[in-house]
Amino acid sequence: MSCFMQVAAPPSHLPPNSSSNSNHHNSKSQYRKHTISLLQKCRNANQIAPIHANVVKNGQEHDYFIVFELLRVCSKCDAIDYALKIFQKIQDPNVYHYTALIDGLVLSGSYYHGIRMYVHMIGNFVYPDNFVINSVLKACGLELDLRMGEQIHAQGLKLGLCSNRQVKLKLIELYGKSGEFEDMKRMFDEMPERDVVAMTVMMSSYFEHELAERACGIFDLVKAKDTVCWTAMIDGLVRNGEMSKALEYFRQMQREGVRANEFTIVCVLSACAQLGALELGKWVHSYVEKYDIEVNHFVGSALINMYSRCGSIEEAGEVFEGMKEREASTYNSMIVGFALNGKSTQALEMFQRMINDGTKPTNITFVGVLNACSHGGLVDFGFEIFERMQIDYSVEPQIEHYGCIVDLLGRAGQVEEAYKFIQNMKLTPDHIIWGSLLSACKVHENYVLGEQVAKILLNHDCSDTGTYVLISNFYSSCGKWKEALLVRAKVKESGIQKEPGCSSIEVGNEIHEFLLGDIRHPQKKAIYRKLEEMNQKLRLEGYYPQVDVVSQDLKDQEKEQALAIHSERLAICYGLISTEPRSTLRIVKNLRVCDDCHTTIKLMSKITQRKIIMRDRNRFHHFENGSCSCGDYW
DNA sequence: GTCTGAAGGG
Repeated sequence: MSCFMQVAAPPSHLPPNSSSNSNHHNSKSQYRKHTISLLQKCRNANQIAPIHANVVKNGQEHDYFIVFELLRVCSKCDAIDYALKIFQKIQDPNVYHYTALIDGLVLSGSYYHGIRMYVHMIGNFVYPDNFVINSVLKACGLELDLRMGEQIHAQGLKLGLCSNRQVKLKLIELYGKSGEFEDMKRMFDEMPERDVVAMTVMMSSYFEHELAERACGIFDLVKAKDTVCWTAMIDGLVRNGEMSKALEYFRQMQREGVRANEFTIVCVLSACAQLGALELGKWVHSYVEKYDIEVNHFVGSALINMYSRCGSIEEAGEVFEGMKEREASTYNSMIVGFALNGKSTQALEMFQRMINDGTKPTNITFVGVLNACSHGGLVDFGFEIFERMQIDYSVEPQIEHYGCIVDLLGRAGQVEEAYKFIQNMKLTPDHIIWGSLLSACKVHENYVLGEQVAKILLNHDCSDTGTYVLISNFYSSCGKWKEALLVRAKVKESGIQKEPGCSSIEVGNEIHEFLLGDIRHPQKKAIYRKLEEMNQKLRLEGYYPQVDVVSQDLKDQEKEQALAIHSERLAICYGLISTEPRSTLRIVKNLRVCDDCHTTIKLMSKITQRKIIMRDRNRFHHFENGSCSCGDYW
């Protein structure tokens, strides 16, 4: 990298001042002015080519100012290929051209190429300025290329290009993203004033490194918190799994009179979606309408996602239909939403609509479509999609797609075929794939293959507690209590914490959370009374607990008790006593629902004449009048 | 003739 330290003196890259004729000069400068103003108005890539053609026709394709504007507008419209073509024709690109190109590369996510372009520029003895340093540091930060960033920092210092505020901000971002917090703070302290922007960058860096407390510390120090600062805070909390806290901050933001924008809304909706907070989500939706927040594809997808993850797929559909512009992500949200809610036919119809509308499907599209096939028992069609995905749409199957196929076969009872499929996969199967097969073995009672898979999983260095629970439950279901206990012991020994089962229900804009046998709720007495009443009614319906799902070594009566206080039942009982009769109950559970609870909730929906919509870790269960939308396979 | 921090989905 020695070339970095030896930058040639600034060459003159000024456009040739060839014309001595002032009339000619004037018309040329007017043409330039006119063209640049046209280019600046471009909103999308197809508007560029005609202007470019006109420039060529007028023999001005070597005008440095026009070419610079062309590059900028290409970058802005994410037409990076076009920008590269133009760039290649520039005889002696100057620092402006390099900057515009690097910006475009960064915008299109090609950070590495942005950095290479800078190196190329230095190699061609083009003298850097603080603009290009700014752009390339952005690329280094996003690429997490700390070493290159440090070198450019050193070079910038030598050339006196780092005192600029924008450059300082990029250095803060670079060091922050790389986790070099000492350097980050040093850069911040060098800034003349403590501005919001720099502090926002630092907050985000701390959140990215899961240092929520430090981020909060910075946030508290910001005097005039603006929309972006609040949004970064809310976003950081959501990413750190603190949904309720994120929503609390959103309320606080409102109280302090700071208006939310599209970014904020997307973050808040994500929190609502993860919590299953439908009422709050609806309130956010009305906020969007009230304050005329543009339903761009981010906001649209976030709304669709929120409604579908709250089990309200109809409202998701209404948002979709109301959108003016739809991108692949819009269709994806809808397809995934239908699949999640067990609406296979609608998911496939939406896929067809996406194709008819000329939207190119993505890898996520196929995850949704394949899930829908799996749920609908459409084995042959699923395989057809899996083939077409590669041939017609050149989407290479990822591990998730393979997982869908294993699920598809397993659910249809073709367990041996699923095993063969895994053996012939192009990718190395992960614990999710094997787990999916083990689930199928359990449901279809193929204990011989199941044991083989369980052994593979136990040797498969995976620290996922869900997998261990699955293995243990598999052993219990085929009566191998000793093995089941051994697996549990192994988990204990390894010190992996099992995520405690937690169910929540939204009542009156508030989320109520319940753990197993939880007694923290203020209305616990009424809740347990309701639970007892339900248990009696369940017995009258001829219900007997399936004690085998509780694989701890307990006596039967104890097992029965352990089952009866599973968190989802507490949440449902609370819903029963705190909402209108016959209204729908919406429960969100962080883990998968157990067999016994599933059976029980089916009966409860019948006894209480309530629709109970429950989202578990993977999918929705719409319980109604004694049956469930999942068809008893999950 | 250029440079503002935050962004969805499995």
